[in-house]
Amino acid sequence: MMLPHRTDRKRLQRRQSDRPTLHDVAAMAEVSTATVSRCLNARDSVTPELRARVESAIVELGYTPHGPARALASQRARTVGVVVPTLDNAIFATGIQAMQDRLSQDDYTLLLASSNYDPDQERKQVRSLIERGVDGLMLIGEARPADLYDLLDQKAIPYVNTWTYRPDGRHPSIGFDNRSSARRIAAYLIDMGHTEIAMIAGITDGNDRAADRLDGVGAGLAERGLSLAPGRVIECRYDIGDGRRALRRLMAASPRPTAVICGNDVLAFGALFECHALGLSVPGDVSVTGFDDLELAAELSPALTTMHVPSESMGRLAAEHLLHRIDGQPAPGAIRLDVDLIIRASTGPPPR
Amino acid sequence: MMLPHRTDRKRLQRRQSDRPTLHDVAAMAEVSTATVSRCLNARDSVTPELRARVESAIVELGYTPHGPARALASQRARTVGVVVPTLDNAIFATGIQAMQDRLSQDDYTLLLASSNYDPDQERKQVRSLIERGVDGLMLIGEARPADLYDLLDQKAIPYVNTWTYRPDGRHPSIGFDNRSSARRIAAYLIDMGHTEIAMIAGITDGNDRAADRLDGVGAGLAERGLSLAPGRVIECRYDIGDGRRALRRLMAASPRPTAVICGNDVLAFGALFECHALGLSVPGDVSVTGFDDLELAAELSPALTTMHVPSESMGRLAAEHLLHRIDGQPAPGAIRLDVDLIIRASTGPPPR
DNA sequence: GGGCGTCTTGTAAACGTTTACAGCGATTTG
DNA sequence: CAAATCGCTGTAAACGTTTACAAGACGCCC
Repeated sequence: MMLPHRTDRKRLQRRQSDRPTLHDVAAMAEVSTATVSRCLNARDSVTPELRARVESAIVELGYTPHGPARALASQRARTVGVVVPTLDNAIFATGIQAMQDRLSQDDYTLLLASSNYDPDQERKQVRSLIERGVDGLMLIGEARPADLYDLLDQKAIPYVNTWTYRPDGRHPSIGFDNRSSARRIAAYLIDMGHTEIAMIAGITDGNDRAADRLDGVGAGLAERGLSLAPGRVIECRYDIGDGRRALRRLMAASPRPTAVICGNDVLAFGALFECHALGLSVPGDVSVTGFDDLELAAELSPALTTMHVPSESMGRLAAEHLLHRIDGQPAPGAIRLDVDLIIRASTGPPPR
Repeated sequence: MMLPHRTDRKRLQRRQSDRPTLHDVAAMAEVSTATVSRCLNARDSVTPELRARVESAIVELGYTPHGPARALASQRARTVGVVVPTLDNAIFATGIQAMQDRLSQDDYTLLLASSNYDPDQERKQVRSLIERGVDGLMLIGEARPADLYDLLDQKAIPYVNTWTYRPDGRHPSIGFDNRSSARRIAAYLIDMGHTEIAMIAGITDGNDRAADRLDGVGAGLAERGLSLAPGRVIECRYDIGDGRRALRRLMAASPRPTAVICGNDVLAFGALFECHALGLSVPGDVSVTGFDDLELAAELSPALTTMHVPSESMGRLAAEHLLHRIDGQPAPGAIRLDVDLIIRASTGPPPR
């Protein structure tokens, strides 16, 4: 019925082990490659009878579509990339999982890379993901070198910043307001009577979330006529040991703070452990707060007062945002999600 | 000097926003596409003078290679995939980071997906990664449906199992012996005088690591004439709440166990917290052990006695294994790495 | 000085898909 | 009943690279 194509003849000469291709499927089902392709992509534009033939050929040959070839021909990889600062922190895991779940509904795949909180690595990872042909990109936070944004714009790749909310910025964002959340924590402590307040912040350089949280605490204090003295702020990386060391330094000062606001839960865990080691009672001698609401926060004793962040919604909404943009729709405005202050046992009135 | 190709003419008609291609670079540098390609891939086979022309054209145009096209033409994506059971557990993060670091030295990219401990999802993720054209695959553990291995074999994709050591298996593995490690923990507790030993294990169904650890504890006890009574084993998922519930159930029995071996650190954390909630002293009333040695294990009080696993080496070696295999070298034998029993404060002699 | 490697470059054919376009019955419409 | 429309299918040209092969330049040896 159909004469062999030139390519069919060639195919016969190829090594046995080679993956079957669309041509092989088409040959076996006795249809054209276009029809097979349509079965794969737009199922309902093919007669049921042909479709059945094609599908059984696919099964029989164990055919798997070749992604790069599809991506090349269709100029779309059905893939979105995510670059997170770290994989260590379980907090990103929830959001990524939610995003992956949402994407897979539309047959998209999630590609994940991590930057170690290093702008150079982030640029490298983004560049690499773009080269792999991702159709969209989710990033964490907003602060990054302008040239990275330029790259994204030049390649016209839809992207969205998460874990931050910037209604004014030039970049789409889906997240929460780190600054006002932090202010809320400060206000809560002040309302409980604290006046000697310190903060253990993440490194603010190149990290707008850490910077916003620090700034928010400062603003919260200022509103009530207090201020964050320089010696009362320690910036450090995000691990438990750093939190411990920071707390020890803060407690060496006099007068001692009666409340320590931590930039995230991991730092707060460190602070809590160090209080224990120093024989300080929490919240009797000092109140401690976190940020993120990791699973562990509720389990420690005392359980940690912290800010619950909507990581699942962020992941899901980021996925939908990108899917829409890839579909050609314009970027909607920034989306602001709510956070909840979860009051547990690590905070209380200051000692008298 | 060179007449415009047909494709060059066409290129002129294209939209401005389109990414520059190899043709554009070649045209600007006044060389052939082959030369540009060689500059990208085999730098030293091109005259320095031409290379300079090409490189400046690349910079000027902001050219980025198109990964899918490269992958299609070269039949190699310079990408390896990893499917982890979960992103929640920081323990995989270290290994993945190490792997990514090693891969990037060879200009390979790591693609990460997670399966939620679900064989179906794992199959889906593996299939998806294969479709994306990964050159190799790292998997966690060995237990998975035969058809998944068949798929891998059929597509001739190099893969390596990690977090497990199977010298006898038909699959390459890089990891440690879960069974003998667990036996070591049991032996340690028995040597300290414990006879009433219980275990909180992970779900063993479809998880050879959890099964090996459970089996190893059983073997360790049997060697000393003890045994793990059915009521003394609880299988549960891997989160803190599960660990807490399991410990409570174990402690409701009589006689109460004097030592509880946990299948991993997260379960041990739960056990520790629940002991605290129940007013049980650790290790006074009951000893608790973990497995993995997460950062937190050393920080809790009491600090957790646990098995330190070589996650960084596993990641790095898995990367090298795959790189070699992709390079055409045959699969070497299984690699066995050492684990260390880290004795901390959560274990001691049984109460009298 | 002619023959012969060696080294560099260009030409053009893959790589495995998607998709615009054309063709062709079958169905609807006037 | 002819014309127009519609739905399905096949043909073949992309998509942006890599790479086998050929061609040319150059140096070397005898």
